Amino acid sequence: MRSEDLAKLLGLSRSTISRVINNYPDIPQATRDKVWKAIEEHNYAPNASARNLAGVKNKMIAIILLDINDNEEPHHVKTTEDTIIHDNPFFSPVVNAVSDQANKMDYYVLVSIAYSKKDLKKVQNIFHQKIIDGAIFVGTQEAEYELIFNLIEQNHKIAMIDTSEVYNTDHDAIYINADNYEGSVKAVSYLLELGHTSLGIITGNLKKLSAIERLKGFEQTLTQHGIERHKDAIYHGDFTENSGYDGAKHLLSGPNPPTAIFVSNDTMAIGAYKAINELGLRIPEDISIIGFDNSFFSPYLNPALTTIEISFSDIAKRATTLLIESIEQEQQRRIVEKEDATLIKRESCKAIKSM
Amino acid sequence: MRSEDLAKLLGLSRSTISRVINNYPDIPQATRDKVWKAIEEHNYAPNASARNLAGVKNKMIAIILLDINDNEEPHHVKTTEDTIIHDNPFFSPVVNAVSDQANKMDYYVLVSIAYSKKDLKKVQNIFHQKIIDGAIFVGTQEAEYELIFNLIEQNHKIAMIDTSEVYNTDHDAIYINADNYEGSVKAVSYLLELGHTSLGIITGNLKKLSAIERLKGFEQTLTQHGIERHKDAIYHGDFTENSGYDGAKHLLSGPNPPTAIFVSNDTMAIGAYKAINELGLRIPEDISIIGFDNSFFSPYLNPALTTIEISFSDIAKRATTLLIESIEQEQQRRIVEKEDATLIKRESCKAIKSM
DNA sequence: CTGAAAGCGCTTACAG
DNA sequence: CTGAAAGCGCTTACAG
Repeated sequence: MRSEDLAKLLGLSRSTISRVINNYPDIPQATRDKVWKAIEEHNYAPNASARNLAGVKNKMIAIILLDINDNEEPHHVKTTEDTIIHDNPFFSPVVNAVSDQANKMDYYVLVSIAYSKKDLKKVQNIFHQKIIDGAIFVGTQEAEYELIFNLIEQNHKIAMIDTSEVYNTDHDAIYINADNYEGSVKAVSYLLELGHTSLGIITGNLKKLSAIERLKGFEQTLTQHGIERHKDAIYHGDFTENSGYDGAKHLLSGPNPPTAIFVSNDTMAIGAYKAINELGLRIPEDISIIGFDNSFFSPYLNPALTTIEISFSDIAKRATTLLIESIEQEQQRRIVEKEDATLIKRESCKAIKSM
Repeated sequence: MRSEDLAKLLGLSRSTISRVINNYPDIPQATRDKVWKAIEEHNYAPNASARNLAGVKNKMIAIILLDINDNEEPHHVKTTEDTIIHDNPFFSPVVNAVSDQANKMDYYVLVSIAYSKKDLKKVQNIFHQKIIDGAIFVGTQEAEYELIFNLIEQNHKIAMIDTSEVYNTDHDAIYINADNYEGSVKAVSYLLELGHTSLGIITGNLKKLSAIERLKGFEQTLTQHGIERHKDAIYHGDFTENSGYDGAKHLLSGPNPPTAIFVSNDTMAIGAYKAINELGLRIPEDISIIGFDNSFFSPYLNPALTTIEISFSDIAKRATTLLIESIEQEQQRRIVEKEDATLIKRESCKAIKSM
């Protein structure tokens, strides 16, 4: 059914049908009602391509998940190709939240996952073909910046999630990230509140901004509280389970074993749990552990892991809102925001007698 | 940049540009090369809406996740609105696999999550507006069948995942599900191989086909092996953690406690673990536990849960392939398939001395 | 208030 | 082999 058909049926012109659909003023209520009724009855919906070609916005955004393998070790555990994204703890909440928010703002969502540089061309095409009005990039790495900056120059609207180190670019865009520093401060403060004064940290891969900021939060909080640290209270991990295992073994076998360890992500906490088990120690009786990320598995660890939650939902929601605003205002906004990180108390931390 | 611009640049007509893009025969290689070179250089890509309006297929499918609350208790744990889909163990693998497979077949993927009946209208619109060529529905319930059947009658191409009880409809469609019966047979057979002869089962909600088939597999396998069962070896659960807890308590406090329990999903296994802990029993030394689903948390339980894996990836991939084939052949296929369920051996089952 | 007509950017018979 | 032209189904100035 085309608008022409509907028009004939009602003895009107396509113009009028179009006007009521697009909510033009100066149409008598009676006509309006008649048209809407016929639309409902005949399940008419204007052809999206025709509308689009005639100048109406598509109202479609893309969420583009970048998971392109260069030589870097991945942040999250990966096994077969199938599970790459599945194992990525933010895939589900991000896609879900973007979809949800876009839906509320009356936009459609295209999902595109790029595994290879070849896929990047397809991503580019989505823009050039005018399929979408804008996109949210997730997990961008340096190799992809050029593409993105080109897109911005071509006046496409862009938001980025979980993308670091580009704040100082001269390309306006929306950058939404978690507040890693603040989350780290919360973790350490909590440990201090519980009475711990001997703290260790297993860091993430210090090439990543998130790892750096988490370490910075740890160090500065201790300094602020006048707590001295042993040099060997810092173990340089890399966000993997294995390095968590090694880190815990190392920290707990030293001369001054800490009473609490801040593990820079939950994946490493799994390794730390194993190591601690093997050492015959108990969590939290002998050693308190706090993680970071509130990964999906953290409530199921034994004991349930106390950790810092980063709400990827909130981040995704915020990025979506700002992106769509940029689209509607036809002006790319420049926004750099960090979203709150929250302490999630579970069972892996214990108060210590203050002596 | 429009095809007209490119044509002028090259001293050709739009027709020729179009012909090389659409791979028409009878074009000299020289022309072809020249055009492609210019396309690359100028980042030209044909406007998708214009193409579509001119009759070329969109090459876009939708994945429609139905999570509409009627009065039914949900299969999976749900908390706040944000986490509804996030907690759904198949969201991520399904979206990922559909996207991946569609990408390989050169299709785009629209994601749509419907929480309410109101959202269903939007779903309908995606079809009527001709935005997509077909769709995969996930988790359809009875209330949505009418909509789907209407769509099929209107000649839209449809596949369904995780949708039961509609096999005997007269509407052709693609139905892809897990083989619950076979998975159950594998679970029980494994337990028998380990030497267990006294088995208990905690069933799922027996209104659901999956629960029924899992129970049927349990019963028939035992019968085939000539193993008698006590009536009280069957506990009627409902797929929730609590019912797993109650079930384990019930089965293990009876007069003839089993040496192994087949728990009809992993969520209930969490409850069973708790109960067993409280009873002072150890897994697997005192009691073997096998789950179903291979939910994301099952490797992290302590001990890691042996379970039956349903590959939502495979299911999604298969559905995507068949859907796109239906689209390209312009004929809705009728296909009913069950995908393999696989035993995942971990640490919650132990061999028993044969006396 | 409303219709006739141009135009959006392609594709594809139709000619040549 | 290739161009001119019709047509896809809308929207929106332009008239009236």
